Amino acid sequence: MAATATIKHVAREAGVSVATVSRVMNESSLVAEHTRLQVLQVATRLGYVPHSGARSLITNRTSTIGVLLPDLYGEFYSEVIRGIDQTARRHDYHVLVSSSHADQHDIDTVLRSMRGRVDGLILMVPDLQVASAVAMLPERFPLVLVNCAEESRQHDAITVANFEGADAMVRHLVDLGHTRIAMITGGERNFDAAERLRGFRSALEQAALSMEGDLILSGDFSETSGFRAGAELAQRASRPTAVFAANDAMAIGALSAFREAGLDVPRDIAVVGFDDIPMARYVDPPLSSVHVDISALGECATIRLLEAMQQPAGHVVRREIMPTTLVVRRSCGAL
Amino acid sequence: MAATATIKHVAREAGVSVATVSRVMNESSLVAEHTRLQVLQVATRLGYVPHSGARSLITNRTSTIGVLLPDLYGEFYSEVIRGIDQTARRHDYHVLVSSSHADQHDIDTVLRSMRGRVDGLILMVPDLQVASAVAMLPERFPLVLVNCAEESRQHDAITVANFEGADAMVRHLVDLGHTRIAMITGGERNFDAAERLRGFRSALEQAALSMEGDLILSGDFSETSGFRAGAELAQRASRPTAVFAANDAMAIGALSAFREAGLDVPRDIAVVGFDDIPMARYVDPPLSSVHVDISALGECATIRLLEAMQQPAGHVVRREIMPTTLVVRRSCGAL
DNA sequence: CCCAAAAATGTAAACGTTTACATAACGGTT
DNA sequence: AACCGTTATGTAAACGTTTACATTTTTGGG
Repeated sequence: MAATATIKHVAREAGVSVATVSRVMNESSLVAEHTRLQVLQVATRLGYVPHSGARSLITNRTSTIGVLLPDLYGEFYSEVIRGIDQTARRHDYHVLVSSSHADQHDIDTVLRSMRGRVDGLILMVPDLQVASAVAMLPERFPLVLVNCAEESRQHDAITVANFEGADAMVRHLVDLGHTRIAMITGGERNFDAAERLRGFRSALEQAALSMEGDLILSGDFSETSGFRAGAELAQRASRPTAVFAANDAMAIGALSAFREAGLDVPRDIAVVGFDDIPMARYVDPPLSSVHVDISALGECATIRLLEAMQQPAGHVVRREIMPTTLVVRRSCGAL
Repeated sequence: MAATATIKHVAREAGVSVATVSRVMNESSLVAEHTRLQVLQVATRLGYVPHSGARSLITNRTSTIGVLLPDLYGEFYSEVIRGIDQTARRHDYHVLVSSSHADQHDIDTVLRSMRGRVDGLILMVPDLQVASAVAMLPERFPLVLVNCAEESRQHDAITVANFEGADAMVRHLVDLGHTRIAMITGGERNFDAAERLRGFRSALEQAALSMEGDLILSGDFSETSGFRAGAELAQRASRPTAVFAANDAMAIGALSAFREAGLDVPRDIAVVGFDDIPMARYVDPPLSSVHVDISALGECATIRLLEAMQQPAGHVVRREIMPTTLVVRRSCGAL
């Protein structure tokens, strides 16, 4: 906004020097109480707000954290942002977002343009190699990766317990007596997708169940891809008795396909998903899923980042995993 | 990020003055082609990025727009942000967001803290009086209100065609032969809610249908409030034959209530909603609704704002209305 | 009442840009 | 060859802060 009153105006009006005003605004302790009040009063009267640009020029800090979101949006990411924003504000930080990145080059551009505008970054780049994007950042730049495939362990990272959640969900299906369980996978190059597939495989292996190749159908996290996979399964001669979709959107797509094919869920076939999006409880039948506390994910990432920004030097890189919980509803036939 | 190379380094290295470097970075035309290339090469070699704080200090602009979101999140707002962000980036602007505001005081605080960090604002404050929030802004500050109750017409505003959409939806029910139509309203103090109710009333009046008071049930846009209203209707001796919910979430809640009560939708009772959230097509039966192009809403708001920022002086205040379209699915019994 | 230490305040440099103004280089006319 | 109008470049002030350092005021112990 068109800043109007400057620190000089306040200083003159209050009969003190600019240094004193600055000290008052920064809550320095070396200022007498009565002058403090006097300055504060003048400042509010004049509607004075420190110029953030000038401040950042000399302090080299911006009180802002940047957030990079992937191209695909939806309820998941809006919840994450919510968690980030609330936590950031609680610590007097602002949030600069940037969403929808088509490719690697896009990400590079955005990172460059954020340079100097943010004190730290939260990166959510599930599909792509995050390495090259990170390479262009200054050494030791405060950074937290959320749900990224990052092998090097050079950076702070937070991920969802994809493997454990998927494993638990599939075990539950096994416990219900299913032996032919299909999976609809997420995107090829997607980190979450790969982990959930790994969990699926592990649970089957544990149960000594065969893993026929044609029980793994590829999707891309969209409802339509779930629908396609469901339709394909419905028309098979020997159908599986249960389907684990790598996310809820695909599970819901599959539900529609089964309904159209005249199949009853869960009697003819059980369906389960992952994420526990709000929609899950309202579809028919209500969808069993793996619950993730999404806004806590954002909160956690922000706290990690703030920590890293406090001590840019001796910061210990850590990898954190958000636990998941099984939510059993009607679609899996347990109720 | 810890900015490292400054304009001076580039100037020295390239054997020119800082002014020349500045001109190159700002694409001024008064610089010879060969020096331009020379400077550009040095700049990229040194990884030079202009310090945005210093820039904003002297130009008094930040290349950033601020976005204020309401407390309640969900798919609607994440779509809006997406539209805003894409459009902003296309014009080389950044987006500073702030979500979840409990009360008036909260909003004031955030607006104050954004002061000087943004060149313009997009406000989405559906529940509250926006007037007092706006009052604290500098005169003529670039501003666009989205879905706000704003009577004064002092500011640019964009709203959804709530009235027309609701009217069309209810007319459609009338055309299908319904004479006893109930409505589940949104929050008391909510602008959208009020407009949709007005559309409902208008359509009934037009059709010369009576408007019995007990056919208007109050909700608050949440699924649970829709469920409650649905349950209440289901147990009545003389049920209405159709229900118009002020948004899809409540419509979906009502669907669940009717299913529990053993009613068949649409045979026993027709149900329709508003917003056409993605979930709408996946519930059973698929929900008829009023479609809004949400991301276009964000895009439109951003374009208006950028315009206003171009010419802070002679900008003509305007009110725009995003049209809606009727989406007929199975829940209203037309198919 | 004096003096040193502590507390409060002031002075001025520095941060990295942009830009008005001054200057220099360069053809092209006379 | 002197002059002019472009065109290209340089110089330096200004933007609004913070902060090291200098200076003044206050305090309290002798």
